Amino acid sequence: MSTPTMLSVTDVTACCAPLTRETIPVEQAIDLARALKALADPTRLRLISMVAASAGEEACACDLVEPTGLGQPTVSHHLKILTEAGFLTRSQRGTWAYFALVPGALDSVARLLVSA
Amino acid sequence: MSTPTMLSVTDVTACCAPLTRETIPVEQAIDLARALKALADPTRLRLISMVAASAGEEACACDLVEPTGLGQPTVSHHLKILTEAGFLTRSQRGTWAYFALVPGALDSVARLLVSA
DNA sequence: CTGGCGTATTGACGTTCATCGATATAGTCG
DNA sequence: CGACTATATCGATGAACGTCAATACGCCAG
Repeated sequence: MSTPTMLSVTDVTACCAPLTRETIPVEQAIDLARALKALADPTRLRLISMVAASAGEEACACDLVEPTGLGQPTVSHHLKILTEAGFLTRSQRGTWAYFALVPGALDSVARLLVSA
Repeated sequence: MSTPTMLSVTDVTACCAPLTRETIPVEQAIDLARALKALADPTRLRLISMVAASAGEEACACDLVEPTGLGQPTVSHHLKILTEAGFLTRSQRGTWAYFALVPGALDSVARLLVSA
């Protein structure tokens, strides 16, 4: 990938006004669109959901492949996208990789969509 | 388009549990992803924002082209996507087309992302 | 050190998407 | 009716995306 940058949700949510208050500037629109694009895939939504539903909001990658019905490289790819977008964290424990929800990341995006 | 179906946000938000409570079923993931995909574009986010910031939460298409810096067909295309996704309504008044926010549409999506 | 397993990366392929230019449709005014 | 304007549709093009098979990497057991 050309930009291994941590774009992360926190950039979007750091300062900014909700979508429906005033016309948002182009740059903020790009950031928010990037976060939403990371979420806008059925497999990735299910991965987030599965991680969230796991004990301690943490799940081993090995347990996430089979339920999706997709190949292991594909799941690894989706997990990478979600991690780089700031929705998941990755922690390696021995051979296994554990993914956990970033607290408040989803809420931050949701807050930008809501009017109040 | 092959599917002129009204998929609309209401389908997603009708019944369903938030993303982080339990593993969401595949079908619901597809619907939510479709709604998010409609939002996951900088131009479309700005269009929504511009409509929301307008008087009466309604804006003429003629006023939405220039601020985006894009061509008129492109803007028309984005407005169609947002309308078919259930975020905007279109009302023709004479030669002009006015677009308005669907009340609660954005909130419905936001509510699915949030944990509480 | 060697073999095996879990995970990530690479390269390729087909699909979807955003954008444009050209054109078609529809409504208004003279 | 005929010219003009606003909007939508069509066709094409280049980029981005999701998926897979093959492969590389990293860790552990023996």
